[in-house]
Amino acid sequence: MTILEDKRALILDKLADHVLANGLSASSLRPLAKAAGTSDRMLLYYFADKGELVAAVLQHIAHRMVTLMESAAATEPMPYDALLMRLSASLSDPGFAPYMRVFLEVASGAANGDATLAQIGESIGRGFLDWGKAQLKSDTPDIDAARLMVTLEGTVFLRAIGMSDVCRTALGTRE
Amino acid sequence: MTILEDKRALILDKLADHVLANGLSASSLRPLAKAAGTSDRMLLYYFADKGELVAAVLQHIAHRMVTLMESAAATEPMPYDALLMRLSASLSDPGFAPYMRVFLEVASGAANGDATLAQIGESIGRGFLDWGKAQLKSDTPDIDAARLMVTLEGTVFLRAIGMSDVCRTALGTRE
DNA sequence: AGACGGTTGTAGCGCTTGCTACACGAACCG
DNA sequence: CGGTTCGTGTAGCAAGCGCTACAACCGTCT
Repeated sequence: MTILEDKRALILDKLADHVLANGLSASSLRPLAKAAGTSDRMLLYYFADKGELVAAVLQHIAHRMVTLMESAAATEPMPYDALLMRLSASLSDPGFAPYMRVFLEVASGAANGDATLAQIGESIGRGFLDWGKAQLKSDTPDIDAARLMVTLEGTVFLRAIGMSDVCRTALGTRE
Repeated sequence: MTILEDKRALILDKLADHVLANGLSASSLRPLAKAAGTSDRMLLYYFADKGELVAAVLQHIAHRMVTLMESAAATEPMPYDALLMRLSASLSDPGFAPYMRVFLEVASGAANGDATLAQIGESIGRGFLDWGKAQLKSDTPDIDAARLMVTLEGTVFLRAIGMSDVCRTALGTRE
């Protein structure tokens, strides 16, 4: 059984690459299998069904994102405005953008009633929020972290539909 | 030709209902046809192909949303904070929420490279932005409208993944 | 009455989807 | 050495996808 888990972990990395590069909607079993250098038959040998596979891949992606964020953490907390600017720039970084694309897709799926995606999306979101709070130097860290999160996800949304200019206008000032 | 366009307009309403209720991903030709009381064959008689159909339905939905927003417009402009509260409440209104769900799905599709969705998403977004600007009483309407939009879309995103509490914290809403 | 063009149903194409039945070599255990 | 289980390839299933060929209907015009 543990051997099976090892094999899973091995291919999860390649699966995650494929999902990050091509999105969740382009991730049916056969393309995924190809990307992992195996067959759809084997994918369903490692994982009970597609749902479990997708959940595992997203969890893996979330874990990777946390690692990425930790390596991008500032050495010490900074005030809201500075952190907002810093993160807003990071989110459009080519290394980070794929995660936001998938995150957006997860949110969309969750909004359409997929309970698994909703749960995974929330756990990713909470992680993000906590991480932001730890980066913040503030008298009201909870409020500021929440604001940070709302603003950042808003820019992810708007950038997706080609309204980056609006994001720039919005971030130029702060209430 | 015009007769054909009339028929299109007639079924577009039912198609829009279906998309708003079930999402874009659950809108393949046969379910759509059923919802419109016709056949997939006929759908492709009215529209050149599925892309054109989807574009038409989304445009129709956008138009409906504009109407809805206009009927929800305040009698006179109000300051940023008041408008933000008002709109934030509207967006989770059951009459309005489906539009946001579809909007989120459009953004996700756009982020994954669908040019048609990107274009439609942007036109909806710009309409929304302009509408917000007209509702605002502000010395810097462009900036405030942009901030309003970023914040509101951020809450749409977060609410989709079950983080409404964070939205509330960010907006300073009680209860 | 007959021809005709716009409209519609039937049936099916080729493809992708998630998933599975079956067979066969390898490896391990008695 | 024989039997059993594990791992994997081949092949295929039923359902769904967008889309289309074909034939039949219908009202209109001559």
